[in-house]
Amino acid sequence: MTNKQPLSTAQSIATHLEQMILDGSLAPERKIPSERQLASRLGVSRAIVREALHELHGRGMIETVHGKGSFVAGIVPTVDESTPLMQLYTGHSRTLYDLFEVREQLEGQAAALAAERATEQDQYRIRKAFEAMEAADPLTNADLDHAFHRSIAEASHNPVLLHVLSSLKNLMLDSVQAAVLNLAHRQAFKQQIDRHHRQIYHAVISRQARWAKKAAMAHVRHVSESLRQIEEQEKRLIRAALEPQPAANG
Amino acid sequence: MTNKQPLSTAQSIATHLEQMILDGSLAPERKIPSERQLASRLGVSRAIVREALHELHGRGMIETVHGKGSFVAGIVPTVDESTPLMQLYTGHSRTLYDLFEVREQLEGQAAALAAERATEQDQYRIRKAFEAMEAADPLTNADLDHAFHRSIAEASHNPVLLHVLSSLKNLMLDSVQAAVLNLAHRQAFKQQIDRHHRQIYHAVISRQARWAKKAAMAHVRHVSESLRQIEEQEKRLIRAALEPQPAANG
DNA sequence: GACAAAAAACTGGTCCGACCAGTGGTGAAT
DNA sequence: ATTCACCACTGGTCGGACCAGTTTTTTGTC
Repeated sequence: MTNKQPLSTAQSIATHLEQMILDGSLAPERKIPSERQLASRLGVSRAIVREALHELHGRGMIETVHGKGSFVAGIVPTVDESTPLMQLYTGHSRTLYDLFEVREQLEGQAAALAAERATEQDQYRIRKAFEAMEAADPLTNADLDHAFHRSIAEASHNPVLLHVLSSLKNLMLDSVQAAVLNLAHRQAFKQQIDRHHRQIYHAVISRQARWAKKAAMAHVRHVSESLRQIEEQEKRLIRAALEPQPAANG
Repeated sequence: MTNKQPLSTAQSIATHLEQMILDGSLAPERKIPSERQLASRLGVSRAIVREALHELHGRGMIETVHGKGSFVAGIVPTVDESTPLMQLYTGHSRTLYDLFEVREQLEGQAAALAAERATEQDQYRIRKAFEAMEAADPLTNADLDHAFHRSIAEASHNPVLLHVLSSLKNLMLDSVQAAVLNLAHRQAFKQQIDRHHRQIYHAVISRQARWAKKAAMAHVRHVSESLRQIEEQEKRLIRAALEPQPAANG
C-alpha cells in the first residue's frame, strides 16, 4: 500500500530498540547504551543512532538527558524528589506499606504470568539470577534480589506490568535497601526470604502459575510484615538509612 | 527541580514545525521544505533538522520519502498528548491488552480495599458517582465511568494504588473512550457493563471485599475481551476514535 | 587516612563536509 | 516526438571534530 521500501537504517534501529523496550530487554530504568556504544555495536554512525533515538523520543518511549544518557520512559511518572508521592512515604512510612500492598498484587501476577509465558531464554535468565542470588553474600544481596525479581517480571512478557513494577521499585528503592539490609542481618528472616525465593523460582520454572503467584505474594507480604515488625522495634530504621551517614565511627 | 533544561535545538525545531503543521501553515501536501533548506533558513546544521524530522516522524506527523522529501502525514493529525506509553499501543494494540491485564488486577484490589476501608464519606461519593452514571446517556458515559472507578480507587485509601491506576487510565484514555463508546452502541455489552457496575457498587457498599474484587476483575476483563472481540470485527476501531471529528455534517 | 580540588573520562548536543542513492527535469541524439 | 544520458534536486549515511554537561578518578593538601 504505502512503502515497502527497505526501512532506513534509523527506522529499523528505532523499531529494534522499541522491540527491546517492549520485551523488557531494556529495563525501564537507566539503561540505554550510550550513542557511541550503540553506534559501534550496530555498525552505524552516531548520527543514525541519534536519529533513531529522536524517533523513539517522538513516540514518548525514551527520555534523554544531556551528559547522562537516554532512559526508557517510565509509565508511572518517574518520581524524583519533588513528587508528592515521594514525600508522602518519606514522612509517613505508612505509604511504604501501601506500596507493598500494590506490589504484592503485581509481583503475584508477574510470577503467574512468568510461569505461563516464560521462554527457555527467560527461564535461563531466571535461573542465572536465582543462582547468583543464592551464592551471594547477604550484603551484596540487594541488587541481586532486585535482578531476580526483575527477571521474573520480564518473563511475564507484559511490558506494562514490567514498567509499573519498575516504577514502584524505584519509588521504594531506598527503603527497600534498608529493608533487605536489615532483614539480612537476622538469620531467621533471611532464611525465610531464601525459602520464598526458592519457591517462586521452582514454581515459575515448573510452570505452576498458581503456586508462583501465591509464593510471590507471600514473599512480598512477608517482607512487608517483617519490615513493619522491625520498624516497631527500631523506629528509626528507615530514617537512619535515608540520612546521610553521620560518619560516626566511635 | 524538574526538567527546565532549555530544549535542545532539535526539540524546539520539532515543536515549531509541529505547531506550523497544526496551524495549517504547512498543509498536507508536498509541503515541508528540504532538509538543507530548513537548515540554512533556521541557521542550524542539517543533522539537527534531520533529528527534528525524525522526532516528528516518531509522532506520526510526517512521512519521508527518499529522493522526494518530507510530507505532512495524511489526514490524521496526531494526538497531541504524547504520553509515554500512549504511542506504544497505538502501534501495538497488544500492549493495550497488557494494560487491561494489569488493570484487572489493580481494579480488583482497589475494589476489595474499598469494600474494607471505605468511610461513610467514601461511600457517599461512590453512591453519587454510581447514580450519576446510571442516569446518564450512553454517550456522556465515558467520563462518569471514569469517575465511578476513581471514587472506588480513592476509597481504597492507598495513595500508591490510586496513583498507579490513575497513570494507567491516562495511558489508555483514548482507547477506553473508544471502548466505552463502541460498547455502548451494543445494548448487550452495555447492559453487561451496567450489571458489572452494579455488582461492584453493591459489593463495595456492603463491604464484601471478595465479591467486590471478583466483580471488578470480571468487569475489566469483560471490557477487555469485548474490545478484543469488536476489534476483530472492525479493525479500525481505535484509529477511528483517534481521528479528529471528521466535521462531516452532511 | 580524610577530604576537597583538579583532571580525566564518560555522556549527549552541534556542526561541518563529504559521498551515496533515489527522483525528476532538461536537453541532446535519435 | 520519443528516448536516454545527464544533472540538479531530494533524503541517507558517514566520520571526525568540537562544545557542554555529568561522573569518576586522580591528585594535592591538610
